[in-house]
Amino acid sequence: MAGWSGKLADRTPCCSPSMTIRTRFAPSPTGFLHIGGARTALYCWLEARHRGGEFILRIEDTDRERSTQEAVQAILDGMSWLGLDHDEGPYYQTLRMDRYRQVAEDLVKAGKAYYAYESKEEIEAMRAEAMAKGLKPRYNGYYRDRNEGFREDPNRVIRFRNPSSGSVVFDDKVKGRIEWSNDELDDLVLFRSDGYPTYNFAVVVDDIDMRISEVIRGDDHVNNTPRQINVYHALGAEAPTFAHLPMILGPDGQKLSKRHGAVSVMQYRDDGFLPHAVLNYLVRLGWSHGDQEIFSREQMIELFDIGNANRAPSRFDVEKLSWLNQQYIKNDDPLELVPHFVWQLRAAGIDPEQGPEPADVIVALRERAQTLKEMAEKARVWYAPLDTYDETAVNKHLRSVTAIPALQAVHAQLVGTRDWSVENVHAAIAAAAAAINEGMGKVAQPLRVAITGTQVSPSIDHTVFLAGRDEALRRVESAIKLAGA
RNA sequence: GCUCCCUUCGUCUAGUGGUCCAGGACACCGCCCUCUCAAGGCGGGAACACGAGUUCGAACCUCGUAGGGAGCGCCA
Repeated sequence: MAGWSGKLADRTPCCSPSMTIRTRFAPSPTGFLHIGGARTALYCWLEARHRGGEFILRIEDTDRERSTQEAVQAILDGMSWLGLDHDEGPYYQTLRMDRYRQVAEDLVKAGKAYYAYESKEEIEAMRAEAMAKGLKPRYNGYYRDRNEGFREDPNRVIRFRNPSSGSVVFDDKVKGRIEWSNDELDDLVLFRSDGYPTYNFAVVVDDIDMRISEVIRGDDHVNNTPRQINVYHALGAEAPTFAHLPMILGPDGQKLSKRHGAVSVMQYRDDGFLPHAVLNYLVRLGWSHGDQEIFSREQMIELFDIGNANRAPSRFDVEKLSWLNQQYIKNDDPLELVPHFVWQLRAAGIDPEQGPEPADVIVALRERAQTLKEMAEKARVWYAPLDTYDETAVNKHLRSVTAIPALQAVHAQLVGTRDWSVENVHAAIAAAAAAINEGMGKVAQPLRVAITGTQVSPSIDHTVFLAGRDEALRRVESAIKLAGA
């Protein structure tokens, strides 16, 4: 066994089979669901689903200053867009105030916590003094052994009586074994003077009450973990297992922020990304399964193992997300993409009723767009009248000597094409090329300009097909006039 | 200042002492295919932070150094 890392050692099954795995995602509603939070939620969800457990959603809204109802809704929306369904909750901490008070007071009665009466200014002075001496800024324990009992006082808080010796050890599922000496820890406030519990206290009470067996969260919490474990023990509870995920950084290696553009998951929907592409990207950011890049939801659930998660922070790369998104656009059943695509068309101010079947457009464009937003933009040409022509395109392809005969030949063939299908349109164009003794290129480019006004579009048969027979004929006629002008 | 965490191609990562002069993917470059643009195929450049040590042998183990991050709140 010697030489085993903690990371490896804790892969051994720890729990009796009867124990259900319960994970939770516990955001504080101070903003939208961002990319980092979404990955944490995904990993919690995956761990629960993979191990046949339950996934609980809890809203940590004890910060009355910063919590908002809109943020709660934004988080719920983000979760549901990603399809991360929860089995219980959402629970709200603000609805559990009596419970926290009760537990804190019980702790005082049991001698495991105590009342303290320093003002915030005094605490600050204390910290400054310690800093000046080159020590850690911390509470000096003035009331720790004074047994002052309850009294009305605006400064009254309840502090935890942290063990003064020994150390706390835990096997983090991603970081490995972490050991913390108790004398690094001071007596944290459990209950504030304003009657609200502190975060470190509320999480522990909640996680015990909600029977959370596995805490998965950002690694900005590793420092809190030892003191939380002490609170678990004081409460006579066994600590759950912990898994601390490294943060997701911006492309520049800096903390993700508004500066980096899209940080809300809903922004990715607006930008034309598919929820499962985002999920796929996120699951691979900090975790992998050999060389596999594409994971369906089912595969993620089947293969995910929190113990394989990386320890180091990673950077967010839109390029790779875009590539993944296109993989899904390309390979998904077009019919499944239709609702997402139609949503994008409407967002772009395009009426899906005024043009071809969305599924047909998807088939034509799916290899040419990395996002559905891009696809909607490219599709506009079939849903709105053609009124502008790219000048370069006209000069290059409509003013050539073969342009007019080519377009006339195509027109003749198209007139004769009653059964409008991609295949028949293709045959018509090929026949037109043959009729004037030219290659496809000499016909396709002028025709492309005629239909789209530009020199870039999907393959020419799809391009013409999507315009519809009547509109295609009209556009060819206009182009012939334009070419002769 | 103190404590804890982290470090393989530009990026995401594989790698658990020999199978690694380090593999895959994104991005980039080149060629092929071709009605444009894509998509696809083939190929290319590109990394073990540094230094010691352990060992017959180290990307992998140990120790240091450097760099980055987090925390040290009556915020979460």
